Amino acid sequence: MDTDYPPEATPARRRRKKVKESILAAAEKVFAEEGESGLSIRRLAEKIDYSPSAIYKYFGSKEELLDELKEAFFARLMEKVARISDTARPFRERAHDCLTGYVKTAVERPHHYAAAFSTIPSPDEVAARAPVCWDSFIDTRKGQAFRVLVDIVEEGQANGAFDKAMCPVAAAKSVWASLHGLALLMIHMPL
Amino acid sequence: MDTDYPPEATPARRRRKKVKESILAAAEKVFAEEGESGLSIRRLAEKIDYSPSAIYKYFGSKEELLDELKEAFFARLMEKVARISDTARPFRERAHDCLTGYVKTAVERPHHYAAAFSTIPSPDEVAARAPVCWDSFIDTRKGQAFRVLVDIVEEGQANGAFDKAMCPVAAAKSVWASLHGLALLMIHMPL
DNA sequence: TTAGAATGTGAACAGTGTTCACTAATTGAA
DNA sequence: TTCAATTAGTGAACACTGTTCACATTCTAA
Repeated sequence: MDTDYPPEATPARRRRKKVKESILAAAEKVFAEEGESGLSIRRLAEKIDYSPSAIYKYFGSKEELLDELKEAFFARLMEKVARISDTARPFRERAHDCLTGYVKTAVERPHHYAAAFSTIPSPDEVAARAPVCWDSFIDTRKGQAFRVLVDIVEEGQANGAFDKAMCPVAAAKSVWASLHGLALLMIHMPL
Repeated sequence: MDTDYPPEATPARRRRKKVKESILAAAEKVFAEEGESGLSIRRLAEKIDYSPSAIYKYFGSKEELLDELKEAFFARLMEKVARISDTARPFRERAHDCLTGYVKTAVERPHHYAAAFSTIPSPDEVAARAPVCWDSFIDTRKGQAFRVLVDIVEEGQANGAFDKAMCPVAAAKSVWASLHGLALLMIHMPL
């Protein structure tokens, strides 16, 4: 009812897009400052001078809004890493900057970063995912983000920088685990 | 008003303790199944056949209750690791089991584990912690849990299993970062 | 110009955490 | 045992929350 419009850009569509973005921008700001607990529909509505019910013409629910917020952060995070990775510099330098950039972004927006990984898959989902496994995962936003890492590992193997014997996916998992752990370490501990 | 009683064990005290534990047990159950969002004071009250306001004779607020829940999980997690570490077996075996045990517990109770690291320190806290630094951190529950890891590293160094040149605290941080990353990796990704 | 759809609104519903005056029970001391 | 003081427990209320729905308005396409 509100997501599957034809992608043409009539004035009305542009207006609609603008309002939707203003909602997300307001949410983004509150979220960065106070986290999920400080974000209420009514407060959002007040900030953008609309009535609370108006927001439901743009988002099906608060959860949907939050999902879009997390998605956007995830996309930015990965776009940033991918951009660094596309630079024309020595591989080791680029790889180093990617990892550094990832952690830096995480630390700068701890609420977003933590929230992006806070939605725990329900037991049902876990049970259902065993057969589906990797192929369907790679189509997720999370999966595509992970793909960036696998690409870096594969390039490193082609370059001779990494051992060619190891599985790129497994290696990427190790890298990401360390990276993610490090990011949260920096958020939670002194120094 | 409700935490600093003398530790004697009169009948009333025992009864009080029992009720408090029943509240925590109910919370524990709901939390494990549905996470923080499914846990409401009223639902808890219904589950243990008390009025909602009764719960406030035992906990100052919902947040305080949740904190105790997370603390308890943290304590169990670390007690488990410490117990494994106290076994009279070869160092490498014990170290391996500690890490495995940690990750296993995290995966078994994903909601608890994620929640234990979901309270992001506010910018004020981050700013205030620079001077206080390590000495005060080690007094926290988190800090003491971390201490277990440092102990293992130090033992490994004494044993000659680890390089003596590296700083035990820094090494423990690396280990924990990987461990934590791995745990969340297993929660969020297939395989 | 006009029918139809898209936007925006205020009131209302059910749910939340929390407080407070109140009663009932339990305790410790005279 | 009796009696005052503390503690445990309650129900009603307050100020919030997300969400819905009938309604008015505005815009768009034919």
